[in-house]
Amino acid sequence: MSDRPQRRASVVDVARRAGVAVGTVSNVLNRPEVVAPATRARVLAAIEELDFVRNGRARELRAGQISTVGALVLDIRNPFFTDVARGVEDRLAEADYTLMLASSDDDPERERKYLRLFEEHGVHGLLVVPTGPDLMPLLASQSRGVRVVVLDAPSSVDELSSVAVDDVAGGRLAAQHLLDQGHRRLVFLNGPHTIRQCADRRAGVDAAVRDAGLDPRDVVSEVPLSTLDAAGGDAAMTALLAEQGPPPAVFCVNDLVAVGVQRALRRAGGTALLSRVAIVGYDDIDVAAELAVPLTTVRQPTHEMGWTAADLLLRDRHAVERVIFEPTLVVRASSQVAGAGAAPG
Amino acid sequence: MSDRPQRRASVVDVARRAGVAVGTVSNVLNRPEVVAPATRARVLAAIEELDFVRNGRARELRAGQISTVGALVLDIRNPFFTDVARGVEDRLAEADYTLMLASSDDDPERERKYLRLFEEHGVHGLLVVPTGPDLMPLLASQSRGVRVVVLDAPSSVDELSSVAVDDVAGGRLAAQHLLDQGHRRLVFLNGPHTIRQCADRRAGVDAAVRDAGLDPRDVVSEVPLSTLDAAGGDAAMTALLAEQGPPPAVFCVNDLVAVGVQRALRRAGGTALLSRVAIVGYDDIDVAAELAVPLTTVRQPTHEMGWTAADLLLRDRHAVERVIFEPTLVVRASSQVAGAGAAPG
DNA sequence: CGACGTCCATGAGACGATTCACGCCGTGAG
DNA sequence: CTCACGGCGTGAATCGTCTCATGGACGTCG
Repeated sequence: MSDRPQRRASVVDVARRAGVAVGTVSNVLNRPEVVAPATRARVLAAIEELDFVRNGRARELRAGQISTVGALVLDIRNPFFTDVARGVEDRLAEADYTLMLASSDDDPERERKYLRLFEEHGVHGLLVVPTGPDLMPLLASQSRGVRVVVLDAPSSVDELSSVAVDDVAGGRLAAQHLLDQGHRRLVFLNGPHTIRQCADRRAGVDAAVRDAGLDPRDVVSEVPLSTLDAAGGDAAMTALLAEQGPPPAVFCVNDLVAVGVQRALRRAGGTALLSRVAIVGYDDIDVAAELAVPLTTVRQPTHEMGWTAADLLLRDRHAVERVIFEPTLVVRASSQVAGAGAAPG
Repeated sequence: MSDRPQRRASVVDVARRAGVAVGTVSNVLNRPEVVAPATRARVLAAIEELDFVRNGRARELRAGQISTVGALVLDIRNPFFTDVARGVEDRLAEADYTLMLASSDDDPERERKYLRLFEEHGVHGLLVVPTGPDLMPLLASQSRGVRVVVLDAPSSVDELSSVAVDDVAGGRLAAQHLLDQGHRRLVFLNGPHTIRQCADRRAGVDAAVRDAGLDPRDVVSEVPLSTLDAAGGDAAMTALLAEQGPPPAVFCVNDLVAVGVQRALRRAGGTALLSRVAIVGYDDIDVAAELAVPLTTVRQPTHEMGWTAADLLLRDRHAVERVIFEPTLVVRASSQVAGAGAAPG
């Protein structure tokens, strides 16, 4: 049965069946009001009978534009990105656009591949969380007429719009909070500085340390992560424990990493150890408050970021805009440790 | 600058620039070996100079097929679905296909809209987690030549392939476990039975109860959820607490709901209350083990499901196949409650 | 020297929907 | 009665790419 799917019906088939010209079929589809009711009914009946579905590619080829937006995020499994994607989708739905989502996995190679693919598909616009600092490919896409908005990183190029959170401020918030708790040594589990967010958060950390009259070189010890997820956090903390024992305070570049850190700590020393290490995460993912030790973290307005980025993309005049949101600190139990050094009043 | 993006260069432009015919440009792009090196170089130079990017729509229009697969899930923010999506993406990447991901939000209206959109875009295939039992639209799509695989629900129609987990077995595992702990009353926080997974898990619960020689009507009390996420679980449990106090044992239709339940319990009665209610979730999302009370849950092979579904889609002969994976129970602290009734040895 | 083969470039036609200049028909005004 | 016009339908041209039948140029062999 239906094993050999016959060719899909086209407007020509419909026109023949309804006994009209192809142009008329097209009119029924796109401007029904210019077609006489009787004719229209006949065409609609033919469409029904032939199970006709418009060929979007041909339509778009002719129209030259396409109502799809491509979004490229670093990791589709990170709730931060899906929350942002949800904001994007909500804005796009209002304008009857669709979202094509893909994940670059932090891999510049995959990033390039997807960008080319999206552009060949003729997307209306691109929302990209770049894997690295090189935005030239994005600029090139934009010069070819694709709208581009850099997501989650303030664009370093004047010609590109971007929506981001002030990551320097975020890093500063986190570090300041740990310093306020009396800590004088911080471990920062961070990703590669080629990722702007990572570099910026580090800069914020250093700024907070300097604000406190201290030298970052004495206070901050940055540990690179293999991957920016729970597995990466787990591995990094496990290595750290083996080499130098539990650190008093840890700042994780995102909540997933913090989850991994908690996992490693618990495995190594149970709840006792877990409650002796001050932890601050980043993103405030949905379950942050529900963890064994509820996570202190830096919240970003994810949904709003996605919404705004999509909104920029859909604007008629595509003036370059750079939107920066402010992060906020959400204090929970994970950063409140009994035995912290000289805790100030 | 580049404010008025001039028309993108086409093969015609490239051909003119390189002083060759359009067919030759096409050959350079698709079968470079049949073009003489000198000519090839000339064409490539022209491509470079004109910043030419192939128009994928025209290419696909001509080819009649498209190397994109559409996936429609219920909730893009549920880690279960993104894990599955990741499996899909991994399989598709091997074949150089792209994934278009969208989320129906449990809304049949949105589902219809996206299905039509996908089909108009000419996707090669569709991976769908249906919002309801009506699979006719999917059958219709398939009869028009789009490959369809039903995801996370065994297809109720003979002509559709599907990849699913045995949800009856999953429900049975969860209920059996709670019965084994000595519980004789279970609250099941479930979604609407129009969602097959929900109906099946309920059937499994009932089966387990009957296996234990009990009557489901005495044992199981099903509470409908407004939404299948943390907010829904929180709301349902909060209402439950107000109406009849804390239930001894709760089975949640997914882990997100369980997270919400824990949230509600903690808010109402702190850790004390939380540790008095036995909770079993479903999915084994990444953070399940990290929660305040680590969650006992039913694990599904998410990545493998996605991978397999995509694999079915890509097969040449599209015979109808129905793959069923078996769920497994992961026991953690949340289901081990001190004061459970007559706990058997 | 002619026949033949190889290598390579050519360009018309097809894919399917949309657009638009055109023409037909009937009606109402002059 | 004629002309103009509005309402409707027509169908050729178009978008950008790929395919494939065609044939030119050149070299080799008999």
